[in-house]
Amino acid sequence: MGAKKKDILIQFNRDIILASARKLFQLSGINRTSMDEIAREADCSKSTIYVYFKNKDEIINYIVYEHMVLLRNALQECTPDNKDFERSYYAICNTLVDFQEQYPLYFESLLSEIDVEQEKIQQPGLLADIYKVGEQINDIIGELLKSGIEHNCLREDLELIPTVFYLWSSISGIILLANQKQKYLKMRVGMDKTMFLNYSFKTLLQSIIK
Amino acid sequence: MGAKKKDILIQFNRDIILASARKLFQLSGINRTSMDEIAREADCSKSTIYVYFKNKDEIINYIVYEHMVLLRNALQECTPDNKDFERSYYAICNTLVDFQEQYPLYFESLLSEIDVEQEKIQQPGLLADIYKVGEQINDIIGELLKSGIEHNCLREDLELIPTVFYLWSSISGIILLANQKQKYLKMRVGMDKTMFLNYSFKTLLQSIIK
Amino acid sequence: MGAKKKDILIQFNRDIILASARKLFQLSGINRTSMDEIAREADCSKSTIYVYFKNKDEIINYIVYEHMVLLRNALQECTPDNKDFERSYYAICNTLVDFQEQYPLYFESLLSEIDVEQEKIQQPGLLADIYKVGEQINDIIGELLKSGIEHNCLREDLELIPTVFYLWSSISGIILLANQKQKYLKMRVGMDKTMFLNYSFKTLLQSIIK
Amino acid sequence: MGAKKKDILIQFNRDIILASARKLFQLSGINRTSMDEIAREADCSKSTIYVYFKNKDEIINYIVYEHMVLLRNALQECTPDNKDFERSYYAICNTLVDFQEQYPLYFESLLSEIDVEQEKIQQPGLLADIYKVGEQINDIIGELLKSGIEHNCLREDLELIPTVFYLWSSISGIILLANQKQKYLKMRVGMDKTMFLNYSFKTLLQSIIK
DNA sequence: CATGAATGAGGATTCATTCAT
DNA sequence: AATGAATGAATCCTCATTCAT
Repeated sequence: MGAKKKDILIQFNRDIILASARKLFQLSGINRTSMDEIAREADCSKSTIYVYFKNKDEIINYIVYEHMVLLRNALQECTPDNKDFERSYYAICNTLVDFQEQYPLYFESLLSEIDVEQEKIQQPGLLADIYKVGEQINDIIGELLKSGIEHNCLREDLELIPTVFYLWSSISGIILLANQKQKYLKMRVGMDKTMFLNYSFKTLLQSIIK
Repeated sequence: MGAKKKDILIQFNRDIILASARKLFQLSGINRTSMDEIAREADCSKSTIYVYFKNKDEIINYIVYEHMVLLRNALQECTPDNKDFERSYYAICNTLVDFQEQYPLYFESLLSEIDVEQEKIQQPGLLADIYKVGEQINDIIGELLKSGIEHNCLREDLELIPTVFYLWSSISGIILLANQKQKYLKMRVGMDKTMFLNYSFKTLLQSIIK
Repeated sequence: MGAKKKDILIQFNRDIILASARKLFQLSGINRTSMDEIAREADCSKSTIYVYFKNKDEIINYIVYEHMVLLRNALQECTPDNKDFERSYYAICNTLVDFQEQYPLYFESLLSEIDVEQEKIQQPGLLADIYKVGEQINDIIGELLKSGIEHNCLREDLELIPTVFYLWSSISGIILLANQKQKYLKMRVGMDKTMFLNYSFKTLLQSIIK
Repeated sequence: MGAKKKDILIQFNRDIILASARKLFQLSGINRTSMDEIAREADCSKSTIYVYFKNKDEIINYIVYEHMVLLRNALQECTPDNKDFERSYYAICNTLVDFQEQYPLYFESLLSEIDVEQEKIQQPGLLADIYKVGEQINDIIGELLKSGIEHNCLREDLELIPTVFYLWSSISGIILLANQKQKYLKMRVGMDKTMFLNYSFKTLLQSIIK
């Protein structure tokens, strides 16, 4: 392994480290993953990590960034032409559900993505990039809504940006809970996760369409 | 009699420790509060804490429980007779907003309250108690919906329990985001937190009323 | 050792830790002594040290304090009655020489004792104590000079406090160099350390006496 | 010719590295300057530094050497003809004061310049060079004293070399303390640094002149 | 000559928990 | 019941130095 790595992957070490971190974060959570563990998994010395990354935060931010890009790309494909509003709406919902299932960790980080200080966002860097992708995600939903309004399928008293956040927060909340109460729902009303999600997304849709 | 006195004393000490923990958790967060600090604040030895509580988790759970009771009681007062559906709905929303503002820590714990394993819930204990209060909170919303249906002000295709969770998760998601994006919303659309919340709660309501 | 320690010395652990630190500091210098080494020497866990001391600085400060007290006490005995100025002067010089030989580390710390921030000095604590002992040492020399002036053996244009610092700094400088250039002096002018010191102290005295 | 060109290039690179180290040492202290930082500042790889210097110590020694040369040159100008003893004495004092203010780092290294082992001094190398410059500095003071004796302005019982060290150590001690106790002196006796220095140098002079 | 890559050996501090008394 | 004492296991991070190419 060590030899193989040296010969073939010399320049991909950054990727190896990232892959290790990604794997361990997914496995045991970000905080419970130590730099020692990442080093062990990446089959390199702890100090080597510090050659490639300034500190743990840089690794975390990078991986968060990656996942946001993933999500953004997936969301972009949901609204190919913004023609069929409902179809696009459900596509977005399902994309978020899939994302939550694949990357529960980063789904949560999406929700707790706190209001970063302006200064940090304005300096170029990972944080600024993360912020930008966040904006792009908002824009995707915003564009969809705009076209929905133009096509006259949405209630007329809607305000664009607030509605973006309204939808985003409701959908996220619904997905989060669907996951947590999975067993409970099954037991109590014989509904599986997907059924609950569909029911909720449909109901939520009622609040904005004519 | 001697025994009774003893029990009172025990409860007294427990309360002091809990009060200390509560105060410090609120002040600096649960993780950043050490057992040392709790002991210092409670003016007792660290080991004494372990006489009254099995470990830190038990303290945390207890305080989470307390806050859930607080929230349940506040929610109970929102639906005195379940007559005016809308009034009760907004009362519940505002109660949750207030709760989030007063106890942001426990509001989040409400959301991340994971699907505890069945076994733990069924054995009597803190976890079972927490679960029960959770149920009671669900019931409050459930009762409100039920009466809303009876009074014929809700859409007829609604299913009771899924709707409880649908509302709960959407409202929570909205409150969470309102808090995080406060500055952003102000900057971008000149909307303050309260305005956004009102807008969202009103929109959400549209999804269930006739 | 472990058993013996537990049985007999339970409450003297602080002292054991201090003794270990003292020994290692003397041996390899303060910075080059790690908490690990102190723990090993004290035959206790590293964490145990943190039970008794807030951090490494507290240990350092404490030991510095101890040595300053030692020096102050030794200096106090140099000027029993302040009657014989010259005798007292030489006694002080020699005391400093002895101190430097016994505790070279703390002799240097005496010289580099930087202008601590006022705030830290005014709050009670180790730093304030260290400062106070420093003042007492100054006072000892000050009293000696005052009596020297009263007994009319000193030049009349001397100013008290500046002269205290003038003497202190010159004597310290002389002792420091005497130590460093020991071999050189011997080789170059066949003078041993003591001879050089006596010569210098005598010469220095000429600058203040009539 | 090719060789000569090579030599020039080598020296050029050395100089760049030294300049970077010099700058950073001055800025943040020797210990707090890492090889990484020097490399970054010199715009070369860390390993390149090791091509030109054996290790960090060699860089440090070289820069110390440079500063000693600087000081030696400055001191040489203080005693152009050794005619006016007092004028030269004060010039030397002031040069040292200036040096301390400009290069506090190397002023301290002057004082702690420990008795290097004979062996190291005798092998040609940086350490030997440093030693030699130290000698030259001594000689400057020595020459001044010699001429002072010849001009009959110094006490007759003075011994040359011991007096060189006596003066050097006293003056250094005075400057060091003047710097550390600056605030204290101002507060306690309303004396600023310069006043204290002048007072002390004047007093010290009394110990050697007739 | 120049360097990219890698690292071993620290280093200070934190904290929940145990246990004998 | 109460506690003083002790600690093991982490945790993030630093840095001078080596070596194959």
